[in-house]
Amino acid sequence: MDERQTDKEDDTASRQRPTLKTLAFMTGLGVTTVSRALKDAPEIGAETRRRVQLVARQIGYRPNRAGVRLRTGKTNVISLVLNTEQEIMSFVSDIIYGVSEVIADTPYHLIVTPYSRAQDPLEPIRYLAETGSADGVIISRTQPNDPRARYMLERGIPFATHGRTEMGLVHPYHDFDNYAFATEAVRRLAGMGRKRLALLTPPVGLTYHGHTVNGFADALSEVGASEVPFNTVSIDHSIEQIRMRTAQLMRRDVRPDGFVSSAAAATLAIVAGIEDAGLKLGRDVDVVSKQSSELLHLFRRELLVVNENFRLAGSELARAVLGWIGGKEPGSLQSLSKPSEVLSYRG
Amino acid sequence: MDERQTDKEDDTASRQRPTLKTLAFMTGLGVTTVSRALKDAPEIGAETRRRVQLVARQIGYRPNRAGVRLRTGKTNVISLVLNTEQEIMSFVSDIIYGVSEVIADTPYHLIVTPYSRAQDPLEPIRYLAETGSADGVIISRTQPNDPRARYMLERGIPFATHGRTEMGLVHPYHDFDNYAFATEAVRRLAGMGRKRLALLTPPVGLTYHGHTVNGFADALSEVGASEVPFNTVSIDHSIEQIRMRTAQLMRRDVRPDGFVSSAAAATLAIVAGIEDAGLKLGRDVDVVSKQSSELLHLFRRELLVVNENFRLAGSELARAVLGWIGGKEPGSLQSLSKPSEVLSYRG
DNA sequence: TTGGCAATCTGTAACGTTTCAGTATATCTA
DNA sequence: TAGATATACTGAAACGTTACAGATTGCCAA
Repeated sequence: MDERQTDKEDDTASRQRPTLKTLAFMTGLGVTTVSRALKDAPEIGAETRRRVQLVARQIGYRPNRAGVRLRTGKTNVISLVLNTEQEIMSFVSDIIYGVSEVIADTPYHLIVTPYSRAQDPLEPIRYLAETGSADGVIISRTQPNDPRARYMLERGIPFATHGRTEMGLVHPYHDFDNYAFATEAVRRLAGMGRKRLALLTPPVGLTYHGHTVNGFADALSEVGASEVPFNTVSIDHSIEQIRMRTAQLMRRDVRPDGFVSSAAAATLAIVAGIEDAGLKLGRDVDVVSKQSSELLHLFRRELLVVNENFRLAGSELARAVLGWIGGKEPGSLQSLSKPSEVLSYRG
Repeated sequence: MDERQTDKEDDTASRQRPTLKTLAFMTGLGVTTVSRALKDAPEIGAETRRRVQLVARQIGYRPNRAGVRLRTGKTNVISLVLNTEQEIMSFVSDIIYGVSEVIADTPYHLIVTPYSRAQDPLEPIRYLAETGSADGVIISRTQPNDPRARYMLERGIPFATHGRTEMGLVHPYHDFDNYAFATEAVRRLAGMGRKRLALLTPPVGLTYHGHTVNGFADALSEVGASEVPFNTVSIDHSIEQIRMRTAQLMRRDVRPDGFVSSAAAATLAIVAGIEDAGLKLGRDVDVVSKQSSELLHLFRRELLVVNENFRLAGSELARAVLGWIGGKEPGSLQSLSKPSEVLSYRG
């Protein structure tokens, strides 16, 4: 039966994926020792440690995730929670790529947890919490009073939000400074002599809606321009809706001579609406737009753009969750990304 | 110590996540029985079965993924393998959403496995295989002779490819009929009197490059038009590259009067190049382009477009892998999506 | 010499699940 | 009535890992 034992070990070593047992057999040590040696535990002799690690590297040992997870509860998973029904979703791939970059040389996997508009946004978070399927969570479409953030804070689940909250609770986030974007945009338009400005806002209810609106308002009074209300639509509305509302607006007596738009796709619709009304971009009206991929200048040279880097956002968010998981202070894991200059491509 | 046992069970039942043991305790049955009852095993009495399932539902029992995975090797994970350095990546989110839709009411999770252009594309696949971290894999950027498909076929890993291979090996795939797209595009341009056509191809080396080129060539001879070679760039090149090459091309004596473009972002560059050369879209030249989000008509009304639905692709791919995992014949899990009409928005 | 202590190493149990090889009971068959 | 058989259930073991509680050895102080 010693024979059988050896056979079994041999078998294990030969074709199957190596486990701690394989390593133990090869080194002649116990599994416990091997386990500790691999994680540089101090009570293992220096030479043994090196020997085990060498063999492990040689045979390409990789810890079995299920084993670790079952024993320790650590999943080595970061979950990115996404709404699958957003009109504007081009930025999603950028975020994913940004996150990927950061977790590439960690043991973490990225899982995408979707939810539809119809569902309670809390539902996927509850699922993650109850099944313990992630060590950390990234959420977007953050609200000033965000039940998801509150929920995870209560249960001690590390997370990072794309966008800030306003609950007086501290947690990691990454945000783009939309207040600054709006003020810069207004200043630029004012600098070009534009006086009556309209704002196409982010979705009402999200925190950055407020930031954008405030920046817009503050800058308006700063430069002495006036607002033409345009709050029947937001960037969450369909292209057709925005286009139609813009055209309606531009046919009014008191029409804006400047637009600030919070999303690139929406800007296409605004421009289309402007032209539907028989007006000309750059002559009758100017538009400053945020964009994530640098394509808007190809659309109309007259467009003024500010770049928002979502890949960066993804990286920062990943770094933030990993930092929290790794024990850093949540308060130290907050970052705000300043907008670029307002860029012009004309002439 | 019976006391302690009971206490422990009580404790387990009260706050912690319920396990089979919890259910066993609550129903007064053994764990084995509970396990089998939950999967409708025939050797469990009908009433017991119902009773167990009722209790399980009541207390919200969910099998522990790590436990299942450790014991059975089943991960309940689908991995989407993505190149993170693609110029054109807008479609990624659509694919993800498509996949999500399908796996939403299955126990599967979607993990995104990235790789960079620099790496061997086989590397992430090897990782998945060696660590056994997924039950099924979805790959894109498929090549006629695809080492990744071959590799997975050899190891019996279920997968689906976005795009076909040409290795004489059968496996699930979903593809857009780019041959049909190219022929329809050429026919349309010919119908408008265009005679000298240029093709902006998909990346050389990918299977659908061949399909597109063939469709283009076949239709050219069918309608008696000629090709203006434009093979110094592909849709994988940067916007600036494509724009520059297009402008160069349009300044030649023999310049195309029609373009077929395989990607929306590239089309923006083509149009920019055309206009750089002082020519006018719709008058001097017409362009037929594929697009995934319906925005191109806002860019230039004169553009002719064909829609490719990447969300559908994602769904089909997910269905295909799940089908294979579920034991269906790989050959029965292949689908080809026909292009829409060539759509026009002028007038 | 003896007891103590530090330095290394080890076996066992447990995480939650499924599979294997049963056991107990009731129900037939001869 | 004895034995076979079907029905309904069960305990133990295993997947790979880590934590806990030792075990062994050598060395030093008393």
